Amino acid sequence: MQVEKQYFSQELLAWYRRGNRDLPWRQNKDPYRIWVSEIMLQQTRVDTVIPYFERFMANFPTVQALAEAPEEEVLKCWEGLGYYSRARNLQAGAKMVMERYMGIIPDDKDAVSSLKGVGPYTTGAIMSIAFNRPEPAVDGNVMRVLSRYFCLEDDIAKPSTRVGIEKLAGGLIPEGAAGDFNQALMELGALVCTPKSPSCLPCPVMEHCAARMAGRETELPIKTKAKPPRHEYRLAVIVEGVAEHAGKVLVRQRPDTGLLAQMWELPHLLLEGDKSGLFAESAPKEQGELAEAAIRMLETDAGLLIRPTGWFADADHIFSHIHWRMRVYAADMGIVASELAAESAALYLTRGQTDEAAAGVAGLEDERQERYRWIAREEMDKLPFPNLFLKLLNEYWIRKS
DNA sequence: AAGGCGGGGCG
DNA sequence: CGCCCAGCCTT
Repeated sequence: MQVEKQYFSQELLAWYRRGNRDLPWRQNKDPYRIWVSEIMLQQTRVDTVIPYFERFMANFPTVQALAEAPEEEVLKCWEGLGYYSRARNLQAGAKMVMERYMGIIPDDKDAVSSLKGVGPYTTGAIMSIAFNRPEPAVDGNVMRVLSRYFCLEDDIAKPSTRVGIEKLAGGLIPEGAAGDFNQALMELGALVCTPKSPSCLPCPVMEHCAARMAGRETELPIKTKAKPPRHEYRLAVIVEGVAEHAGKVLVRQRPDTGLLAQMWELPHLLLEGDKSGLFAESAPKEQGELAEAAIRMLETDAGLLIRPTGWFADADHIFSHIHWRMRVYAADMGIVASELAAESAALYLTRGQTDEAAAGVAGLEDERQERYRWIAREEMDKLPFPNLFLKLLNEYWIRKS
């Protein structure tokens, strides 16, 4: 086993040093750049990260710049990248580095590990890549590569397996080459020892790969399947403004915690029970009920009386744990011209057009921490939206023009 | 140990 | 379509 380990470490390191990808965060060893890149790379592919990394570093080139930036700007820079708590944690970490270490990321494992959003993998990555400390950095790539090379049959979905592989990986780090070796391990996983069909022939360590020798390289690693996401049926509305809000659309900000925290979105509501029938085909009666539900939501939450004008789109969006099926209605503020009672029209005039309603929900209980705002197309550039709503809004404005 | 937490790309 | 991706946090 010692022979196989030494062979693995030497050959893999040599392979990496013969040539590796020219990635933006490999330009230098600035710990801040390494830190930002590693947070972005959590559960996210290299090709996806590259443009985000460039833009982020241009906007927030130093720990201090990030620490002092408005949170909404940081989120906006993260828009579309997903797992938005990473952005908030990163900024919280930057503030901590400013306060405790005068803006200098310390060459100290425990200090790095204590930063928000920095777990075992990222700690090892920062310590090894930025400071060349011999700490393992075990991610999905490393678990896959080592599971195959050593023919390990432990379920890599179990936390205990990662701990074991960390011990193994730590023992493989060549003297004085922690940063290069850890990156080599991940580079091999990304380019050669890929999940589906590994390219064993060009692999620098194929000769002693246990899984390969057993013909089991496609069976490993073993990983229990994730549970399928649960379905949620949601009804959203695109409300067009009138008068001073003409040409604008109503949006709202999500609560400070939980799914898509603090991101902006179209107003929508969760439909209780199984509404799959309603989404399947047109059912006039139920469609009317849905429209009423939308009206009630915005009257209660935003003090606005809207008039749904028709179907806009159906959209599916799959998160890791929830599958949203969304029906989107268009709506306007055409109450006055509608057949609704005069007192409703009066309510619309007194509440629907006040500044309070435009700015938010002042005067109403704000238990959901939801804030409403009318925005023009250009104003989308300032507010962070998750991709699913970004697509719907862009589609709306394309059709409008 | 299990579940919450995005979004995209690939076979 | 399913599966995976340079994971972490809370419970």
